[in-house]
Amino acid sequence: MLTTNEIREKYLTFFESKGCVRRPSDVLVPRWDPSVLFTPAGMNQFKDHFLGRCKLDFTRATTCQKCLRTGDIDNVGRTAFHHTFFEMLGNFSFGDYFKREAIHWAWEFLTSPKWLAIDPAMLSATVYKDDKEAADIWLNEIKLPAEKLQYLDEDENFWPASAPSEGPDGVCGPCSEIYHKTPQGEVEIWNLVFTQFNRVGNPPNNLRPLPSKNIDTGMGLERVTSVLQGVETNFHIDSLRPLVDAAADICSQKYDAVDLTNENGRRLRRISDHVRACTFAVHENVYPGPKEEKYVIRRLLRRAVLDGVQMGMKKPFLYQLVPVVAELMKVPYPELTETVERVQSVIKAEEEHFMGNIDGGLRRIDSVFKTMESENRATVAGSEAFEMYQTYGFPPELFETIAGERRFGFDWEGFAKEMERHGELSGTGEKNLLFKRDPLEGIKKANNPPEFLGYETLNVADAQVLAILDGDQLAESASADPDKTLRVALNKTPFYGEKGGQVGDCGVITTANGAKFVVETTQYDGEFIIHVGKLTDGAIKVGDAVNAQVDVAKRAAVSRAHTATHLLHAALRARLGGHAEQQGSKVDADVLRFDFTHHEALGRETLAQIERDVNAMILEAYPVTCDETPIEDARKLGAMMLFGEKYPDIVRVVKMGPSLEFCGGTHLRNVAQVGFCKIVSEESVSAGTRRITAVTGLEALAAIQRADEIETTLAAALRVPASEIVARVENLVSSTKKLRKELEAATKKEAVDVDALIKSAQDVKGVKFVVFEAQDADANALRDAIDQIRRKTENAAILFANVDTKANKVALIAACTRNLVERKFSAVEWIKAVASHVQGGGGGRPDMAQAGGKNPAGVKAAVEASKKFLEEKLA
RNA sequence: GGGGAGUUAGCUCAGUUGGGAGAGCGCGACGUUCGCAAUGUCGAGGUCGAGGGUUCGACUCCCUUACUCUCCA
Repeated sequence: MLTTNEIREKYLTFFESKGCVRRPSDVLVPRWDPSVLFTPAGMNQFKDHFLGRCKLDFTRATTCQKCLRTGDIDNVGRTAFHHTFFEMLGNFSFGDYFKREAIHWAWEFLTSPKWLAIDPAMLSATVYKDDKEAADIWLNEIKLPAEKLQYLDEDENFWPASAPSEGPDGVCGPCSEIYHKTPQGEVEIWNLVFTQFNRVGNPPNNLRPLPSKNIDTGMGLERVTSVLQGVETNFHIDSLRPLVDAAADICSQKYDAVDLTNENGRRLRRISDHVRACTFAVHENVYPGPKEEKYVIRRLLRRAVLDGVQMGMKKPFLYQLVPVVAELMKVPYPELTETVERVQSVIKAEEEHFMGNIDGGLRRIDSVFKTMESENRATVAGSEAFEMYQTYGFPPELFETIAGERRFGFDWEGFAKEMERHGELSGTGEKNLLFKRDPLEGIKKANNPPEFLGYETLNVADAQVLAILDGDQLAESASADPDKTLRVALNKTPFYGEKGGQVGDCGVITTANGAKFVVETTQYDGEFIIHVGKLTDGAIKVGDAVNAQVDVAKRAAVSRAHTATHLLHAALRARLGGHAEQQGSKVDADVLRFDFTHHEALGRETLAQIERDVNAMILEAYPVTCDETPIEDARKLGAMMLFGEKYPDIVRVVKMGPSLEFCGGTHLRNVAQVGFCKIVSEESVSAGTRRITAVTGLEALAAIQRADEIETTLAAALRVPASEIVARVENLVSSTKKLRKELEAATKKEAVDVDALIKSAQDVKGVKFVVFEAQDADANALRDAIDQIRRKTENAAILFANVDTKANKVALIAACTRNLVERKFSAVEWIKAVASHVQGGGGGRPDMAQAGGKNPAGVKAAVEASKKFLEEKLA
């Protein structure tokens, strides 16, 4: 029996023998490609090859590509062949071999005894109904019996599906699929795509032949393996079954490999799939988070955890499967084993986080059940479940289970409705960015990408204007307008476009006849360098000869920050360990921000140490060298590579002292030119990622001077030498605190003579009426006094008035003893009746109420009115 | 990019037409106990995220903002 590893290797070897270059799998998360979050298919890394957008070093290739797709996520575990994470075998032709070879070779690989040796009787194929060429090859050259060839419509056998009639415009073509017979039915194992057309508009006659035709084929490795190994689902092949069994073991389940509809079996398969996807993603430094690809990983992870929870798991468990994944995948991806520990800790943290959400949700759910009981309702409303889900992330599946335990129903239909509404409400933001037309498309096809000369020089005297963009429109020419932002492309330029975290250059572009374009920043559009800015003088037109001059001072400041970033990176890795890998960075003029992988705060001592390390390296005055090197050599030298970046075959290696990195940025000639590097802050950006902000050059000096200034001012204000500031402040804080307390106690004591007040009480219908008028007293002290009176006497109604002489306001407090409340006397009514005399309103509780007013002169009237109120009310 | 929610004691959280800032755990002291666990009493600890506004009065209502969580793309 062939193993997964053997099949993968055979495939690649076979196509190598056909002249295809074996390329490594691209990363799972291609950060270089903004149009996708994850690599969806083998052809993704060859996009530029297919579109003729890059130089072709080879015209035939073969790969085994790790892929992630979430479109069929609901089917994972339920069906035999669906995955989110899987490997795709592929062979590709860029204007080289076409249909004939593609079909012949596919057939040869499948049926030849030397390769897969599949019995031809087990195979069948499909072609697009109008693809006579492919059908002819199958029938007359391969000699496939006619009854084994099916002709399918464009919705099945065209790529993209239904492209001829529905679009989109662009390259497309028919495809041909190969099926294998299994006990469960025919299974598609290989899809051959023949991209031979360019679609322009709607039918008819909208498919124009491409001058250069391509081949893009894909064969799911897990699927073909399961067919060859004769197992009933992909999850039972040699490279996956041990993972399913390990999952069963950890979840204390017995895996049922026979009944594929068993719910826990489905859960175990789902867990296996998702943990594979998450392991690879986290390995590439994509952590679970709230946005984009990070969110997809979070969802996969939580779904798997939920499956575990529903099988009774109470603690994180998924992370324990990471070593199993690494072990099973170590032949094609040996690098996985190096990061097992980090991947585990990230996954475990997310598991704990999610379990925390569930715990929080369980508490809230109880109140939902209480509401239902009080309303005599037996079904959880869709809106209730949805609220729990979208606000607190509580999974509806779990809600249903718990409701079931209490014999409550669950309204899935209502839930789906709410979900749909939410989707409409929130999904109407910007969309279809991917299909946006590129105004530069024509320019890009007609010209080579601009030459970047900025490493060697900051001035290019003989550049030429390639294109002018006003908004989304191409312009032939432009005249001065200080308010309008234009974008200009040149055939060559010294301007560095924003890339790898480093901000774009500023500067000016001028012409001989006096035009002046002020460049505010520079960006990349594909491989094109775009100067963004404003035309302040004169006019420019396409074709003009121009002089491009970079802002020297800013470039130097940015380079200082960038070189310092490399030193910081090296220092972090030396101090904290190899895991402290760059996650992202921003390099601006003398300011740098560096995000890196680390699980805890750095602490003042460590931070100071790292700061010392960086500056020690600056003092060493290491020269900085930048070399163009073949990527393989660079890797051997141990240069740091970052995930998700697409490195060309020739890379730029920047070396300074102990630091060696791939980097396209601009640097100093010697690290000593950084001058001085000062760390300004250290913080967390998200779980597992820390951010250090630092400044260099004169900015670093300014930071120190600012701190110095504060210290000097402080010392002067406190009248102590700088060295004693801390002790002095601590002393001050504790003594003011003490004084404040003493003062509070003293004012309370003095504010009111409670006993005297009780004695002076008037008698109104048998109730003691206590009145007190105060000035600028503390409200808390007055309330305390009232409490004392109520404790010391019974049958009393109390009214305090407090005049705030500064603000010219009055505060009234009315209170009564409990027996009066029992007699239905209300302090609220009382105070409301009285407050009008001081031009205010009030309220409170029956035994105590407050009111405020703006008229201190009315206090006397208020007191009289309150006595009157008592007389009437107590009558 | 958009929707929902949150931010109150060291931690987990309560706080209902706007009217004296609370509970549990933890912490400290003193008891019961030979000691521990346990338990009792007392106590410390809060700019109620920040900034505006409405009001006599805002943790509570309105606006702005920061951060966190969460869902959808």
